[in-house]
Amino acid sequence: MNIFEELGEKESVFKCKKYLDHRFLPENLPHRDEQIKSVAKYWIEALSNVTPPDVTIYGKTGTGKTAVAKFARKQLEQVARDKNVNVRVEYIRCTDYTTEYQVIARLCQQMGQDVPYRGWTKGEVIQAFRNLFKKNVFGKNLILIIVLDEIDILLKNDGDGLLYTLTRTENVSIASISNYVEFKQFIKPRVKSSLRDREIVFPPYNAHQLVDILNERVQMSFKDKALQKEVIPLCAAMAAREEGDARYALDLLRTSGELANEKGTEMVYENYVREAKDQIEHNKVTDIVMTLPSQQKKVLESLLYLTNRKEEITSGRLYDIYKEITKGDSVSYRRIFDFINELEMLGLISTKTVSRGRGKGRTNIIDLQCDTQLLEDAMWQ
DNA sequence: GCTCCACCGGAATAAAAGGGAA
DNA sequence: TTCCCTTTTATTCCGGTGGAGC
Repeated sequence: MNIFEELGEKESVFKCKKYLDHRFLPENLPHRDEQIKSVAKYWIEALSNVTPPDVTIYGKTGTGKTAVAKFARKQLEQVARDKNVNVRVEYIRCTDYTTEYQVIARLCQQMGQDVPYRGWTKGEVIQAFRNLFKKNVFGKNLILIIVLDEIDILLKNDGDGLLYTLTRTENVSIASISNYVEFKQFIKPRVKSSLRDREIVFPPYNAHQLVDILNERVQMSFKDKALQKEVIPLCAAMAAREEGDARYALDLLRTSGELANEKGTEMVYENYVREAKDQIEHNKVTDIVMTLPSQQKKVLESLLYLTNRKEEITSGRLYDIYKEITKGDSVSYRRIFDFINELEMLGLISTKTVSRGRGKGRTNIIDLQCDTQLLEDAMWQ
């Protein structure tokens, strides 16, 4: 028998798993009416052929920022079509396109203008982008709203050149989405002043709200009576502790369901959720470690060595160990400084700079933020 | 040969708080 | 006790190099 058919015949608690994917955009977004209205309030101007103000959306991961932006986009495009108004909303995730050049090139591509990844100067690409408005390719008076998701990544990596360019392009409105409120520190005053900026803050979901969200998804994705009644509240409570992260709540639910399938039970039990939590954590660490460049792995290895010896980890000591481990094939402290920052961004470590006064200077105290056993497993896999 | 850009490191500057002079 | 100095390292600034796409 065909292996796929065989597996396909296995009993499943799921009706359709795709609704548990955080990228799935549902018909309505519970507890985000206010935020949707806020976005719509600004974007509605596009329907009268006025460039809407720029919008900045803040909020922690899993608070529905991307979903709301996409939702508003869908609705706006619908109305624009009906009213025959020339509005386009383009979505760019800045983790995929990390420089000004790449974003603008991508925008051109999404709008049907072919642009090479390299070879052209930045100026040429920007010109090509601006020409899209002139050449009447999209008819007259095109209003373009550009959603820049996770813009903090791009700003940190490439500076504010992109915003400078876009704010100086007519008929373009920017909607930036950021996890961090402080991301504006990367924007220079001359650019800040031309951002006609409106801010919308997304609060974390509380446990009750998460229950509502999960309930809605469960109806679509799980078979009837496939969940023990404690499962949803537990997922919600656990995710609420993780700063109200709806994405995490959905992950917990899906992974719990998968565990039920693996074990061949017809129902998802409460303790599967706890098991799912461990598995998610495990996968996260493994994924991160596997994709880490080799030099960064060496840093992590040094970190692990020092943690196991229960030594206090200062940046200087870490660099010493790192040099020992790499035996000559090492990079400068300057680089390690960047690596430490990146590992912190990934949530694997935490740092705290302390000053020890005269004659002892400053240092960074570094702490491993994940289970050492878990990390070791991931490292030697 | 041109451009972008990831990776790299040297040099300048900033920061914190204990030491010590007043 | 107050306040400035000193020390050491964190952090920033900036420019160089080489691979890759065109």
